[in-house]
Amino acid sequence: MANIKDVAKRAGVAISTVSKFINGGSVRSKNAAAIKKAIEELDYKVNDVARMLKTNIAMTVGVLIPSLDGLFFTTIAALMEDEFQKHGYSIILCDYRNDAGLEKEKLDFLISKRVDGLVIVSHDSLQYLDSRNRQGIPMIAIDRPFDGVDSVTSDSFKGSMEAIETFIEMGHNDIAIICGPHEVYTSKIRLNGYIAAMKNNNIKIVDEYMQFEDYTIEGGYKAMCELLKIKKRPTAIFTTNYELTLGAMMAINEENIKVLNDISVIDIDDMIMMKLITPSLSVVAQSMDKIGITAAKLLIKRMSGDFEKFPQNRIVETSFIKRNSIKRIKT
Amino acid sequence: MANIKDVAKRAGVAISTVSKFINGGSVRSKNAAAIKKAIEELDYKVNDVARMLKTNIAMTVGVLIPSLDGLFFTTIAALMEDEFQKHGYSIILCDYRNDAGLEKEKLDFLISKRVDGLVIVSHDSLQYLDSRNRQGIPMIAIDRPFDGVDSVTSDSFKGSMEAIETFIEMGHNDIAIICGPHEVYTSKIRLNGYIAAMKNNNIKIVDEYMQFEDYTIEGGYKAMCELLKIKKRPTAIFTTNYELTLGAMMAINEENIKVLNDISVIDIDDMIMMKLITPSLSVVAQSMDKIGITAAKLLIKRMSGDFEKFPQNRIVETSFIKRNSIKRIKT
DNA sequence: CTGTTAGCGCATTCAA
DNA sequence: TTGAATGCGCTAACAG
Repeated sequence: MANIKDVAKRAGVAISTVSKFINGGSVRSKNAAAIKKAIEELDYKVNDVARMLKTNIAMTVGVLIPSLDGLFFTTIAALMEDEFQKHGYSIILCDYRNDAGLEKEKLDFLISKRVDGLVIVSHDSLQYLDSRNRQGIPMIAIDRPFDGVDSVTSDSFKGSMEAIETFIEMGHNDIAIICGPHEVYTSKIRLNGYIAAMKNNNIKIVDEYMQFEDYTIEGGYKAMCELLKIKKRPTAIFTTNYELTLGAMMAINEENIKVLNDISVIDIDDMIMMKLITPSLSVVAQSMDKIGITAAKLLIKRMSGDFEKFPQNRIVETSFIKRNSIKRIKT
Repeated sequence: MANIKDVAKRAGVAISTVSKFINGGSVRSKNAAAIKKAIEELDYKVNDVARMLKTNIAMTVGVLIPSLDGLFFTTIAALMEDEFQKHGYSIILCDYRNDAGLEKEKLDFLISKRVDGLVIVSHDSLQYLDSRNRQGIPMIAIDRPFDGVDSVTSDSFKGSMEAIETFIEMGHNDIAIICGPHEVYTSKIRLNGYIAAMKNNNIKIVDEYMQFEDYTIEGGYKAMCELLKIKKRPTAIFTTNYELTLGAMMAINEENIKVLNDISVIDIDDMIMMKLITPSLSVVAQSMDKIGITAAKLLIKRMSGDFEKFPQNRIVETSFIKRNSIKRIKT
């Protein structure tokens, strides 16, 4: 492959002139034309590796998410990528398959690639990074806040309360929740929202009504199967993630029961399917756009050296969207 | 951050000795100990960028898939990653959101990262790469074969035929197929398998029984809704991808009809959900392991300079797994 | 086995 | 504005 030297020779100028041309400096128009021509003829591409070695800037950010199975994170990753791209940054996307060991490995991989910034949805790698003195790489936590690190999270505690209170207003008392794994932050906070709303309304909390599964379709299916086995079936279900909801819907539909008529449902995360199915699902919508773009912008700021008000913990409001999956019942 | 020079100084040896030590050369044990100590004390990490500039080897392969939404490809990507890792390679995963323009961009990004090899699930970037003279980067096509490029694909033509013939043996004549987009290779080939089986058995092919949608949950849902509207409803459905199947199941379940009793179903791709739901689904299983590992191994071979029998087009057999979603009907 | 040295391709000083 | 020269951190001769 042609290098800058070849271009310089062909254009009859010095290497430094070509370099300046490439990087937008001012060059005599005659030289500019010659360089442009040479670049085209040689199909010259800047060698980013060499440039990176020299400048120590990769124009790349690493994005680390728990798993590629979760639509919420992959969607946010895609949104962030758009935003980064506008500012000239590319992203390297990694997942760690919900495995803490792998998480650290991937983090080291990203660091070894000398990324300029890091976006992380972490179980515990933030502490790991911290212990490694954070390598001076700006980073931002998504979905789960951490001490001493910029973060962008949803107010899903409030969102969950809102969902449960909607059920209660509609006359429901037997309200179940399908949560993610016990140890995950969002799982805990959503459960807390549920508990708070129940307590505020003096409704007894039933252990069997709280199910914990992985944030997967299978998890939602299993959890709902459990709930349907209970003698006193819940009349309302709060499913706290897209995949859990899909699985739960499949389990419901297999029984001779119907959403709305027999059971009311509210889901967290407003994906296309939620509007498409019958009845359309009421949701606590997390603003994936806002989360992604807020995080990207803040990280870009940090990467440019601006550490004003560090660390920031941005909280994005959720919004309740009422559709056709909640039935008023008699009390 | 410390560099190799710092380590050499601290260990009291030459840079080249440190380099040799790092790269597994033989070094006087006393020096080895000193170097090791210095590396630890300085928390020295090799600068991969510099190494890459020098050696022109990134020990990284780029993996480009259509979308992060598709479980089939993300699963294969994960499997390949395991295999690559065993050989010291890391992967950079990119998706192009089913957008041809983005596909080329991402490809250029991967190339600009100077990856050593490329795994591609492509609409048309292979031609693009070809037109750019393939930059000399070894690459392998997954899922969709291409001229002049190594590839690993499933024999889903045969798999589809097998599925349809199973339906026919069970007495079905009104068999529908839910395909992916018209232009996608796998979509075409699976449709061809369907058509071949129908023709072989002298069954008339009904246009309305062939639905084409994106390979998404929404697509499957829509397609199935269409099929259920037909006056003469099909008695059997062949859904040709995991997401299409999920969406179709949701649509079925919303109606007052039941898989097995009212409608028989066979799906392509054997994911966990297929066994979990009731009734469990019969599937044409693509061996994701075999595809991923075969592709990874072949690419590793190419990256090591071995171009024996180039190009190879490996075809992986599918296997039919009969479960409880097919009912024998009277003819 | 060890040390000296020359680049890998580029950006950037500093003179001109 | 331009060009010659330096060095980013590392590997790989080569000579000792």
